[in-house]
Amino acid sequence: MPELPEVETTRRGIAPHVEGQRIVNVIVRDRRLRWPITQDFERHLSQAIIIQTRRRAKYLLIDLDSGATVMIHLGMSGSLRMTTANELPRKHDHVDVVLESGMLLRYHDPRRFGSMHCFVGQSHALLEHLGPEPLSADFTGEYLFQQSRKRGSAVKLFIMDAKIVVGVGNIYANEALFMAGIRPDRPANGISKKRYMALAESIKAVLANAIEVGGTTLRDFVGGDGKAGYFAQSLQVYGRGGDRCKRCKVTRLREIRQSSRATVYCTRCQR
DNA sequence: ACTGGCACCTGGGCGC
DNA sequence: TGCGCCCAGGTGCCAG
Repeated sequence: MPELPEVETTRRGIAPHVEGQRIVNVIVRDRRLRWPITQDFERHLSQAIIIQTRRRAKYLLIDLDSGATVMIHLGMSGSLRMTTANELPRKHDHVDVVLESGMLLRYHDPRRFGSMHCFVGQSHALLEHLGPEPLSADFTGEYLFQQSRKRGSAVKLFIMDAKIVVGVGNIYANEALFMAGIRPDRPANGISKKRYMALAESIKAVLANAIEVGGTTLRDFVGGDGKAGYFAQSLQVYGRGGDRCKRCKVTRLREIRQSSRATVYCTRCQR
């Protein structure tokens, strides 16, 4: 389940291998991603030179010298890694982007919730109306507080709303709320500015830490399995329902469901 | 404008 | 051992 840190780690992993490279071939084995890969995808990529990689929310963006941009989402189960044609494609290896160096970027996605697009120009409809990047200076407790005033929904759902802030998935939403000591089911508009300041800082800290950890555990994108690295990170609450809280060491973590997603929190430490 | 709920998909874990 | 059920979850989209 790639969250923002995994996408950023992936970007950093592939960047040195793809930037400056010419794309000499594109092999699409299965077009049935979340949105079918269109025929112009190969046409746009072929023979173009990769200028740079970027990330917006959980979208990985690859700018080409032709003015086009490749947009990749890893969905729930997607991964990207560098390899060579010597390694035969395995099940669910849907796309190869072959580079002049002989290396290739291989897209793997069993559930096919991910997507690959190519657009020409500045932006794409899917990138519009997105909230600020959580690690940017635009994202502050003040901002969260202002946005929350008319929101009666639970604070966890509020921070997972991409129109409010991008890149906060279920795992890190749970972790950030624990770190900030806020109950996930509290209405967003009933939380003070002071506590939103703590929450914004927690979101930044949790994501930044995961990127750092990912950077150390996922250094090898060549020949590695390309798997996400948050398992290496010690999660405080996610996946620990029924276990004792690591902070108070007394209360057993409570697990509930919010919009059919698992929410785990400590009834003593989170209010 | 805001909210809740659904669909998409496969692998893995579980109970029987 | 094997079968079948259920679940995980990002996010675009729809209905209320």
